[in-house]
Amino acid sequence: MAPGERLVGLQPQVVADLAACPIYSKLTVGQLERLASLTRSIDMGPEVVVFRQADPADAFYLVSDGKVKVCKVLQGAPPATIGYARPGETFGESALFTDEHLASVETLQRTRLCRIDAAGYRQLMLNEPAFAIPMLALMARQLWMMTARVEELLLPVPARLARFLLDASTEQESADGCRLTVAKRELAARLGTVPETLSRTLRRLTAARVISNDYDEVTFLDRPALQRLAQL
Amino acid sequence: MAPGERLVGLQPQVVADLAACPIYSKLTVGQLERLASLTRSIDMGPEVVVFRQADPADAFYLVSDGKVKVCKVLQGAPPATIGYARPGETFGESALFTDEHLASVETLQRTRLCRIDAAGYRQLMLNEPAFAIPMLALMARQLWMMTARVEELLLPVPARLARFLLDASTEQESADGCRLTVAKRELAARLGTVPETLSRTLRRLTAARVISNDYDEVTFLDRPALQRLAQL
DNA sequence: CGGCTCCTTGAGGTTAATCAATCCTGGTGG
DNA sequence: CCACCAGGATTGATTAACCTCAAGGAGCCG
Repeated sequence: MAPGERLVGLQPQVVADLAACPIYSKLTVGQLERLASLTRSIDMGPEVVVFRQADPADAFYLVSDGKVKVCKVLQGAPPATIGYARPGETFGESALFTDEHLASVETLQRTRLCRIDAAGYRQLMLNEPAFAIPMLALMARQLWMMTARVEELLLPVPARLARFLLDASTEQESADGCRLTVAKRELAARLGTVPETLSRTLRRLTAARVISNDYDEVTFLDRPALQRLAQL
Repeated sequence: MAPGERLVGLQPQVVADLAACPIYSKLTVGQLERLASLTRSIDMGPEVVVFRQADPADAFYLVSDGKVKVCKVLQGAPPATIGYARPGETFGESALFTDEHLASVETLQRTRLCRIDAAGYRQLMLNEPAFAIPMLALMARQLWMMTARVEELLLPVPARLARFLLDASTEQESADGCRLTVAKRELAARLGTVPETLSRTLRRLTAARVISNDYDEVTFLDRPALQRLAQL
């Protein structure tokens, strides 16, 4: 077992975690049990590697609690953060179609995962569309998010930051600000830039009275300006 | 019917097009017929808009022949080319899950498409996994390609160009070069840059004796150098 | 021969990365 | 309680990448 990993429970925890996940909320009890028999619940500490790019892929994962980072390593360059997975989302679905993971994943916090056997899941999908459809919906969503990422990377840094802040405020259900829940270093990577540039950009937005920024607390002083910047 | 569009045939053309598509090659005759009943074959000229971002989405498309470009429009910026779809690939699958298209699509050449009704396809997927699984495989592939795109956009322009050239040569099954099948203007957009920069970059690679470039013909003089540049 | 479009080339400006130094801040031990 | 240290975050100066604008070609019709 990987360092920092701990086996939590058997059926009860697993079934509860799966049932709590929106994409599996419509399964029958029988289906849930069949799925649970392929699943192990795993507890991991922060900054633990779940798997690495090119590792053999025989399972995919569902986040029950916590947050993980998906990134790709290139030679001669810092790892590129591709995305995150939060509770209810999956990662490593490439295991369903290839035998190698295509990216690396590590936890950002203490995280509980469901590890779902890929071969078994393929079998389930063949027999019961109820397993294939939610997967499809999930991948459509991910595809859409990646598309947004591509679009975003063609924009200048201030626009990317503005989009991130607006998204974060929506997600945190706060009308006029947001909290930065990741370290600035992480945020910079997520935005495809470096900490120095992030720092300066925050500073410029503050100087322009578009936001105010106190540690990890960002308040929107001029939301329209922020939206204009985001080119939404 | 949209300008430049022409209804081709009824069942025979449609069935032949669907059967020719790898993802549907394993369907039974009955399944193929059920799918065909949801499908219309459409012939389009070059540079015709198939649909626009935010158009109501009640169908997705499969490319039988030709090539289309998928792009997103942002205000105050040129349209961003997100990707292409070639024969055997689909686009507009977001129609299966949302009621608005999330990007715009236009043809690059004369193109024959299969237009597949989204609501009907959803119904098929619910009853027969044989329709859901190939869709899933296709979306996994697309997701993977988008991930590669994100990674790529974090690299400098020469690396992006090098990757494109190497990919193109693989695709064209040519060992030591490739032909540029799209206008330079299009290629620049696809690489996330402008024609001027593309022109200069090609020139620099030529000066460095890494490639030679005669109109749309590119020959690799130093493939290892190209791969080094691509950071593969 | 215009007129057209696309590509190329040049000059200049802007953006953002890099490098190096400094500043916090939170923890540690005297 | 306070000096000290280690880490990340900030700032400044410099450099490099790339975009923009403007001015030529080169091919391609009429």
